[in-house]
Amino acid sequence: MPELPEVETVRRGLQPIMEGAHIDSVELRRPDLRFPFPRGFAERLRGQEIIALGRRAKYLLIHLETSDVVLCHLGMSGSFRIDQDDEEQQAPGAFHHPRSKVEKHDHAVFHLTSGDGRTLRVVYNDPRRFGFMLLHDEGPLDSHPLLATLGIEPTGNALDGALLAERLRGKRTPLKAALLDQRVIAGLGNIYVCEALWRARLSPKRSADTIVARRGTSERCERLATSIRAVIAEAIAAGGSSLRDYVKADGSLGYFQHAFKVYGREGHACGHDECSGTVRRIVQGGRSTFYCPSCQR
DNA sequence: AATCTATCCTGTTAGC
DNA sequence: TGCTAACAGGATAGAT
Repeated sequence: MPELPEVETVRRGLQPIMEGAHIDSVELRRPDLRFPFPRGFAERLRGQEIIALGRRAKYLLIHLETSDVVLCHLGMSGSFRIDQDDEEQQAPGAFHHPRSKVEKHDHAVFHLTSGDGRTLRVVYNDPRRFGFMLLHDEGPLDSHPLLATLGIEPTGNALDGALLAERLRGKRTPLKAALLDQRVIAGLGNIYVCEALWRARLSPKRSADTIVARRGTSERCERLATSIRAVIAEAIAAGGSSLRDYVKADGSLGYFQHAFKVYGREGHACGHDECSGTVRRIVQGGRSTFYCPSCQR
């Protein structure tokens, strides 16, 4: 369930302690997540400094001093938590041993020494194990198979009506499915697609190319591009949405879930002015779609 | 080439 | 009370 806003929130939470930190060791508590950990993964990371923490679509990118990059995907239920040694354990002369607070579904532990000399652990927990970690160690990062085909980021101003029109032209798949396709726009998932379509008052069932005009952009494309950018920006500002498994790196919760207008709100009134419709749930491609049949056309 | 479907996984909840 | 079934769903491989 972590979509772009949640991954960005995780990135921002981990950045202050991970950037500039030294990797003392990596502990893998099982051989695989969704995919096996790469051969020699832990050994390759040990001793390296973390240069930067980045993000592309729903991928968290850990840039290391050797130009290696760890590609990390949280799947549906992945989360990171920071285990820090407390004051007492840090006191000079105090007997010190790393806390071994292992919780269920903790699969990988990064033992770090941060820039200011404190030791800490960044723990990856993932009950459903849909997440994965891979290592990019050769060639340009953009050429990695998982990143090469990704579409445009919905953050910033690059995503406009014209670009959206270009991307959707000729696509006869339902608009909902087209927006979930990471090759079109990178980082949207079920929640934010539903919310963006509601804001744009566009039906998820409509064939994607029907919002494209002959010349390209259209009023509908403009509305949709604006809606996508807005919902993503607002969700990031709220620290993402905490539903089911997702928690921020510091253990606190995002609060954008309270701003949902349609997602998970079947039977509730549509929140649009002058619309008396009711939110409905339908299934598209085996996934739930929430929308208002009255005003989303 | 585009589009659809099955698959992976486990915790939670709804239904009988 | 205890069991089973449905559901959450991102990305890929394979089928159509």
